[in-house]
Order: sequence, then structure tokens, then C-alpha cells
Amino acid sequence: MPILRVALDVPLNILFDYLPPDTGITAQDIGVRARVPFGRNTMTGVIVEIATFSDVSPEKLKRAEHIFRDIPPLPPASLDLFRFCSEYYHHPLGEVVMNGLPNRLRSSKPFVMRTSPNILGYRLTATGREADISAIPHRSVAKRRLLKKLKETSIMDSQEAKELSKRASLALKELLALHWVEEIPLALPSASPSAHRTSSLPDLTAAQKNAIDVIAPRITEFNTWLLHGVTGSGKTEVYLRLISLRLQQARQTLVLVPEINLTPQLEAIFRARFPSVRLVSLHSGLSPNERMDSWLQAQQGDAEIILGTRLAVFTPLPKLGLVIVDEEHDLSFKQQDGLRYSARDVAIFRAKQAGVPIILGSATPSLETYYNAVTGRYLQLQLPVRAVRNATLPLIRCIDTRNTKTEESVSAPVITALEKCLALNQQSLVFINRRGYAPVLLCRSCGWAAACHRCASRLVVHLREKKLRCHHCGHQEPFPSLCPECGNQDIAPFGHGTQRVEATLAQHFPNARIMRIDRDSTARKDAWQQMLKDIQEQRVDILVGTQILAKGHDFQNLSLVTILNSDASLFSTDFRASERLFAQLMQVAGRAGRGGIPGEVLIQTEFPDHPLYYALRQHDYDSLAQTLLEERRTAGFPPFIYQALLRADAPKLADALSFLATASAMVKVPQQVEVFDPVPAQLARLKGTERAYLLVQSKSRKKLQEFLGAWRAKLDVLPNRKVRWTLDVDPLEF
DNA sequence: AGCACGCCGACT
DNA sequence: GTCGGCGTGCTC
Repeated sequence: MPILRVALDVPLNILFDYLPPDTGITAQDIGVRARVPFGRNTMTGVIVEIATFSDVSPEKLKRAEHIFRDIPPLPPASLDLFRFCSEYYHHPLGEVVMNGLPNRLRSSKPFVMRTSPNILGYRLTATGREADISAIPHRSVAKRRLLKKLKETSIMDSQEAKELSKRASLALKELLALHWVEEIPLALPSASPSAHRTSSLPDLTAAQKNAIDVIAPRITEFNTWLLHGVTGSGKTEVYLRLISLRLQQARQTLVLVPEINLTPQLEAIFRARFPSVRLVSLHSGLSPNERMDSWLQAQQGDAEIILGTRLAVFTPLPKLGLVIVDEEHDLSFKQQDGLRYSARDVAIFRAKQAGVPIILGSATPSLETYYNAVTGRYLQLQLPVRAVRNATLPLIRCIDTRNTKTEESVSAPVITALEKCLALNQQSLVFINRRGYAPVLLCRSCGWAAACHRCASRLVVHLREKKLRCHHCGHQEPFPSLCPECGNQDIAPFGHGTQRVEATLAQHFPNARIMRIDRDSTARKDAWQQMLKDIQEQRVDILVGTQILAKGHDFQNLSLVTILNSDASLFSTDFRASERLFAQLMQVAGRAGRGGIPGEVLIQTEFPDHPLYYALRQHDYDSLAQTLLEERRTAGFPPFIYQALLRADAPKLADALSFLATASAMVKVPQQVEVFDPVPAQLARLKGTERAYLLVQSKSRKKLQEFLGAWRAKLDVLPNRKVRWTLDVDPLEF
């Protein structure tokens, strides 16, 4: 009797064995979902193995209830990918597998295959053509519009229908029921290479051409390529040409981007270049059905370009031919809870597994990636100049705030530069990476500062909303009128955020059109897209905003960038702070002067001689990267060492710390592996739970992995009252 | 993670 | 005398 080995979404590091259902199973059922009894409930999991025997005693074995054969099974490559992630990140296989599936496949309801909305067409029946539109009630606007349009165009797809009215799908259903309209399958958009637009492609720079010429002959083999291009150097164009190559060979391309924000823009660019190609996007902003549609098209090999955020890295892609990770240095590729994977690293595994190239693109590669490039593990290609004719890198200057007065955190040279920009009708960007009005509310009498009661953090003043807010847990409370400690009225916001800078600039430039862009102002659905449009269409003069502005956008008429307050990160205890600050400033600075008008960047700082600002002024990523790498080498930090954290959360910090101490004491630490003392996390309390961690590191990734594996087995059986723990391999935050 | 079983405090 | 607190143990 065959035994089904099922991966279930439970935090247990085992598979569960089941007898096959009465309907039987076949070898083809590896990789399909099964509904099984589990404890008192039933659960849906994935069959990852079919065995001939079970170690579980026969009387305990239950019978699987149902095998879902509604969609094709997950291919062996996907199961291997999940197994790799489970082993490398030391996370239960069941959680890894179920985390990789769209929600619709995790439920215990069978998935009803509906015809994809894009490929259904509608047309009038004979009855429909004779029907009298005026007989339709006037308030049925959707129905009227649909019928009118159908009479004009004879066939339309559901996409077009939706554009006519939000209620189109409902109206269509009614019309179908009346037999006025019928559904017809439309031919899939043709994917023939000849359909690609080949005329009027942009001219390539020499460096772009070189990059393509170097990669193209090796487009069918695995290599990790670092495409290191300055801001505005046209990395996207290189992606497009390489994708086009693979499209001609009927291969799929997976494109990973750091944020949802960037998908619409990139999607538009890709669709414009490849109008007849099937492109799907995959990110957390989709509805369960949309996500399911995209996933299915990808899994069946119909979608040729898959554009998504980190979660897209788990999509089965039978014809994978190329992987692109844009802005590879971005932190958001690392998941910060549950399965703590790095989508960039998982993507490299996938490329290797499929034997296809992967392109890591960035203007400021992570030091890990850079190090791999200089040591030759990755192949590096440079794009050193901007792609737009006459566009040069902006001139970067520092304003020494030790001897230049600032008023409300803005110095006179910045004001002058903004004035000049306004006079020229060019746009400017004021970067301050801190949203809200002020980062802290202080009592000047007793020194009290408003703090979050659930987190170890200060509350941020949001003056416009008259609220104090915690940026970590979202808690908010009304703005107090007196100090709650001493009753004094002398409480005042201290420091500067986007709201405050916006207010200051509004006073200076009453006639300028100022737009604030941060998570608060872009929270409303589609707000950011609308704001982008306003910027592109020159309805804004000065942009005040956070890092949202830093990423990937082309503002053609933007000539000035000012950076107000970035010194704090210079002397942070986090050894990655400099790397991040540099990347961020380089990205923001890179917004200036992209369209061919000369750009200027002003940085207010008390440390203009700091090597980081020096490198920034020279646009010299390499020399700073070399310096930082040397520092990391001497200090024994990554990439010269491999790290992992054992993280523990508990209501009381002492419990978390003592759990970690026990965990550390119960294991023999092998040669070449170091285990450090438990310490409270940087943000020691978050949403009411105390957090601590323990650092483990080794020069040998293999030794570290072996140790973690053995340790985890012991941790699994360690009684952990009140404490929740996880392993974080290759941690980025401490 | 759920979910039950199980043994000790304040209530109809 | 019960209702219910959350400690401990199990899930094929």
C-alpha cells in the first residue's frame, strides 16, 4: 500500500504520512494538494513524496480525504526549490511549501478552474442583435453601454467590458442568461517573435551594447551577472533586449522588483515594448483571484514575463529562461518574518537549478554581491554613463552646517538653490527620510518624551492629524496639551520630518506648488500613481519626501536634489548603516538631471569630510565599496563571514534572554563556529513583545549550516514556555 | 500553530 | 458544588 507523505502548514519539521484515498493515487500525484484529517480538523497540504512504507505505526495512519487534481501538480523543480529553502533557512518544509502557493490553493475548497478573464470574448446572439436597447431600464447603465458597444464592435473581451462599467461582469451575466450575449473563447494573444516591435528601439550606449553582447552568447547557461550601472544608465533597456532574446526562444523571464510601487511603472514599460506578449504581475496588492490567475498562467508556461515582488520567486516556471533582480541591494528582498528568505538569493538558486542566467541590477550593489563580483564568482558588467544623450551625473556639493546656519533645518544655500530652480521652471526634490512633523515630542520642563507603550520607541508628531503615532506598531493617540509627567505646558515637537519641512518651504515659497510624498500621503489607493502623474505633467514644483522618491523613477524636469539630514546613520552601531546610507543617497542624488538638463545635489551635513560624502561627490561607488569591504574584513563582518541569528520573542525580556542562554549552553560549538551571548534586539520591544537574539557565525558556510541543522533538532525538543523562536539565516537586521 | 486535556481559584 | 485560568502535549 503506497504512503502519501504530505507537507502541511504547521511549524513542525516533519512530513505527515497518510494512506491513499479510496479513489487511489498514481505516481503523477506527487506535487498535488491533498485534503487530510489532522488532529480534530482537516487541512490541505501538498504531497511531496509517495513512499512504500511508513515509520508511523499503522493504527495511527489516517486516510487522505481528497486529492486535488484541479490543476497540474507542482513540478519536481518547485519541490526541490522548497526543499532547498527549508534546509537552508531551517524552516519547516510544510510552511515553506504553503507559503509559496497562492491563497486560493491553500484553502480546502477545490479550486474551480475558470476560464481566464483575458481570453473570453463576448458577442451578441441573433436574439441580442434584434433586441431593443430602449427596452432596457434607463438605470441599467452598464447593460445599455455594453449592448451599444457590442453592436458597434461585434466582439469585446472582459477587459474592455470592465472599462465600460464597474458592474460589467454582473451585467454580462444577466445578458448571458437572457441569451442576448454569448461567450466565445478568444485566441490567446500571439507570442510570435515577429510580433515584437523592432522598429524605433532606442539607441544603445556603448556600455549597454557591450553588456548585451557579452551576455547574449551565454544566454542559455547559468551565470550570475552583476549589471552595475549608474543611475539613469539604462539598465532597463538591457533587461528588455535580453528578455526579447529569450522570448524568441519561447522562454519565460522572471523579473523581481523590490516594491509594489515599482511594478506599475515597469509593467507599463514592458507592455509598451512587448505589446503582444503575455505579462503577468505577482505581488501582495492583487486580489486572491488575480494572483491565482497570474500564478496559473506562469505555472502553465503561458505567461512569458512574470513581474513581481519577492513572493514571485516561488512561482513554478516550466520554461524559465532568464531571471532579473532589479535593485538587487534593496532590503525588501529579504522577508522579515516567518520564512526569512532572501528573494535575491533564492532567485540565484533558481537560475542555477534551471541552468539560465540571472542578472542582478543596481547602481549600488550590496557589498555581498560586489564582493562576489570582484572575486569572480559573479560576472560584472558596468554601465558607467547615463543613457540619455547629454545627460550627465549631477554635481554633488556638501553644505557644512557647522558654519552655515539652518532655519527649521533648511540652510540659506538650499533656499537659494530652490529659488533658482523655481525661476527656471524646473522641479526640485527635498529629501528627508523621516515622515511626520517631528520625530519626538519633548517636555522642556522635565525632559519627558512621548513614547509608545507597546514598543521601545518614541512617538512621532503628526501635526496635521493632531496625533502622536508609533511608526513601528501603528498605535496612535491624541496630541496632549500638557506634559503627562509634570503638567507643564511647555511641550514642543523636536526635530524635523516631511510635514514640518513642507510647512517651512510653504512659508518661504508661498507661490510654489509643493507636494509631500511619504507613506502617509501615498497611503490612499492609487494616490501615488496620481501624484506621479502630477509630477510628470509638471503640476508640481517642489517635492518633499522620503525614500519612496528615491527608487527607480524618471523625473525628466528635475534638476535639483537637496538632502537635509542624513548624518545620523554615519555613526550607527549597525555595521551595514554606511552601505545603506550610501546606496540611498546615491539613489536620491540620481533623480537629478536625468532628462538632459544638468542636475545639482546639495547635502547638508556636519561632516562634509566624511569618506562617505567624499565618495558620493565623486560618484565613486567602487572606492567606497573597497573601503567598506576592507573595514568588514578587519572587523570580521559579512561578506567575510556567514551569520545566522537565533531570535526569541517573549512577553518578558528575561524569558527570551534565558531561553537563548539555555539554547546556547545545551550545544557543543564546533571548531570554526562562534556563538555569541544573547542580547536584546535593536528595537527591544515591538507590539508588546520583547525581542532578543543570539548571533552565530562562521567563516565556513558549510560549517555554519551543519551546526544550525544539528542545533535546530535540539531546539525543536527544547521546552520553550512562553518563548517563540526562529532562525534567521543571513540576517540583515539585528 | 491550533486544540484538547487537565488540574487549581472565585462565583451562580 | 461548577466555570475557566493557561501549562503541557499531540498532531500521520
